[in-house]
Amino acid sequence: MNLKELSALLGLSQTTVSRALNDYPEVSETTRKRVKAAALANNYTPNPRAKGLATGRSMAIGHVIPISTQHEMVNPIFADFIAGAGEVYAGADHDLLMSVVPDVDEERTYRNLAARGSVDGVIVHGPRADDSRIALLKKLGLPFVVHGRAGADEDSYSWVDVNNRRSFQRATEFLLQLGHRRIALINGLEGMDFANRRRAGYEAALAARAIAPDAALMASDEMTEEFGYRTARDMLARDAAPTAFVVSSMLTAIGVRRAIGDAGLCMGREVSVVIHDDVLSYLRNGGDIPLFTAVRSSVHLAGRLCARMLLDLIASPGAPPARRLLETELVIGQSTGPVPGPAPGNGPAPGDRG
Amino acid sequence: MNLKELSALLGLSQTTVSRALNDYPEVSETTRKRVKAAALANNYTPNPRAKGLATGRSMAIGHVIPISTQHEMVNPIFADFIAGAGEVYAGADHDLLMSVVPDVDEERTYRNLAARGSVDGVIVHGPRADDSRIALLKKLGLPFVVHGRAGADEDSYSWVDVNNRRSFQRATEFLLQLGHRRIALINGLEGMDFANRRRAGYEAALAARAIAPDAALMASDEMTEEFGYRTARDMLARDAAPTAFVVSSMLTAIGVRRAIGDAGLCMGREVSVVIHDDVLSYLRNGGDIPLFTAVRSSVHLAGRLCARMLLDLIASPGAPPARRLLETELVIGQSTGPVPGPAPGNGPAPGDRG
DNA sequence: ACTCATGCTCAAAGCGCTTTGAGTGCCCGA
DNA sequence: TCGGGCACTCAAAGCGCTTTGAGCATGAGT
Repeated sequence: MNLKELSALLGLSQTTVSRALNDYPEVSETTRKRVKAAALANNYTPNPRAKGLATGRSMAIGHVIPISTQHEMVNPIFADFIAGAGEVYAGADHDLLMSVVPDVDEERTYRNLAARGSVDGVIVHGPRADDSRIALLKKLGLPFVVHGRAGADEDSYSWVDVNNRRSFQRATEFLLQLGHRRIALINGLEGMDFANRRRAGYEAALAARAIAPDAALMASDEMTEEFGYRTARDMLARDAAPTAFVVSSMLTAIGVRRAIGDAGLCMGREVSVVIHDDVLSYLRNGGDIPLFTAVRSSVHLAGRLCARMLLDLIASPGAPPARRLLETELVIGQSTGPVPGPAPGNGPAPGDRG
Repeated sequence: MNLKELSALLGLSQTTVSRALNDYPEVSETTRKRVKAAALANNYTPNPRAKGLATGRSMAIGHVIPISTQHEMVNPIFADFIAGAGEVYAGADHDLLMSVVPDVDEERTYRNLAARGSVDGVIVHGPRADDSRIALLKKLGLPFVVHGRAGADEDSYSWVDVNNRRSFQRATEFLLQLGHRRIALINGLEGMDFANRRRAGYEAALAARAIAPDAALMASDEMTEEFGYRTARDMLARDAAPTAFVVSSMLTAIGVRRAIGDAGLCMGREVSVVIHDDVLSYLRNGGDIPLFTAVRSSVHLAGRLCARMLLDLIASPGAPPARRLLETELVIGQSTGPVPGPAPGNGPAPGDRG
């Protein structure tokens, strides 16, 4: 069933039917009702390709997922983010076009999307501190929203980000208040903007107590369980082992927990852990008392917000860039406690419970 | 740059240019070379919408991701699968169209994709034992490949699946050979085809030793860490606690491991665990000796195979359904060992070391 | 009665491509 | 010299939609 058939059926011109369906004011209410009813009855929906060809708009949003040649890693938060964004698209009658490309082809992919008008806008995933995509997209004139931020010039584009700096500052402070002094940071991949900000927050909290950051207690890599395990294991084997960890992801923290167990220690007693929790659907930090003490912000929500923001941006092209900074929530779980006391038995200062 | 401009530039008609680019035999080799060079130089690529409108083909593959109203869960294997499939699409110049829809709208979504020709084919994710999508897609005449299988009639459609039955039979047998007799099964969500087959394999292995399956040692649910933890904790607290677990996912097994640790036991000594390992990029069962003993099959590979199969199917519409059954690989890790000796309690025959 | 908004409807052009059916020029053999 | 293949090339139609610019009643104003 196409427009021509439908209008023949109704005894109207294609113009009128099209206008009726698209809520143009020129068509009478009676006609509109009749047309819409007929469309529904014959379950007619306009062909998006033809529509796109005629309007120049695609009603689709692009998500470009680079496959790195070095890190053959699909970002674990990706699924939840996409689910959030996808919900919004579905509600707004937009398609989600995904391109999985080797990272070397990424620029070409964006150029193509823009040149061919395959999408009305794109979401930029996983920005690095100096991300070239932002300048490129600006140049191409393709509307975009960044999930995260990239270094400088934050006011010149639209983004949705977690307040990573404050969040990690707070997490670190919490551990400091519990009496911990040797606090390790197990961070995300070097070069990622979020990892930089998290480190800055961590260092700021230490600086506020005049504690110099110790390079031996800071690690950065792809946030896998394995990375958490190895890193924590090695750090715990040191002479001046850390008594607490701040960890950038739940998955990594699971590895940290394993290392703590392997070392014969108990998480929440001898060693404390605070994590960043993305509230992934398949990795709930749940229970009555969450397993991990966490600074928490839902990535599913971030997906929704990004999508909504992008659609708004597309709808009003002249509008200035929008931004949204999400604060995290600090939830106390089982993984933190006062720093273990000096000699054989632990003796935290009374009242020092964070 | 569009076709008209390009042909004007070359002093040729649109027809010739189009044919040159699409490798029609009627155009001379000299002309073809010249045209292709010009296209490259002016980085011209045909507008996929216009192309689709003219040919009736979309050069896109659909992935419909249902968001369940009950289980608000994004399948954790999804990201890796998509990455695998996406690579193949990119190499074959196809787009990946994703629809995230409430499961109640799923049928409508498929009908729409088919009616509008938005995609040339779809991948069916997470088939349940009696999945209605297969009949629907057959009726709609939309090419499709199922990732997994759905109950009966396996020869009537195309699929890529792991040999779940044999895989779990083997995993269970391995534990039996180690002397374990009380073996628990922590499975995926009830109703999913793969969960049924895994249970069947598990039961077959037990039956071969004349062991009756114990309902109290079998659990089914969404495969989260939390589910693994709770289930294992409760089972280990029982009088006749299991000495081994067969677990349907690595994430769930991490929860099992936690429960084992909390119970003051050691995985690989007092309690053995065998998992199904999907080889997810962000959840490597790695190390020199893998953490978990596992039956292993890469879901990334499955994504590639599904995509390739679907593209082939689309290319030759008359072809009979294709299928591909992937065998798993049994890798020995640190999580399994002989059943603990008699002494205070249980008594396996000596020499029963698998 | 005539003009002029007003409200509704329409035919046709155009979006960028493929594909049909029709040339056009060239060379070969008769 | 001429007809007929052959190897290329082309103009134009059509894919299903939106949108422009125009047309046709109707009713109000003079």
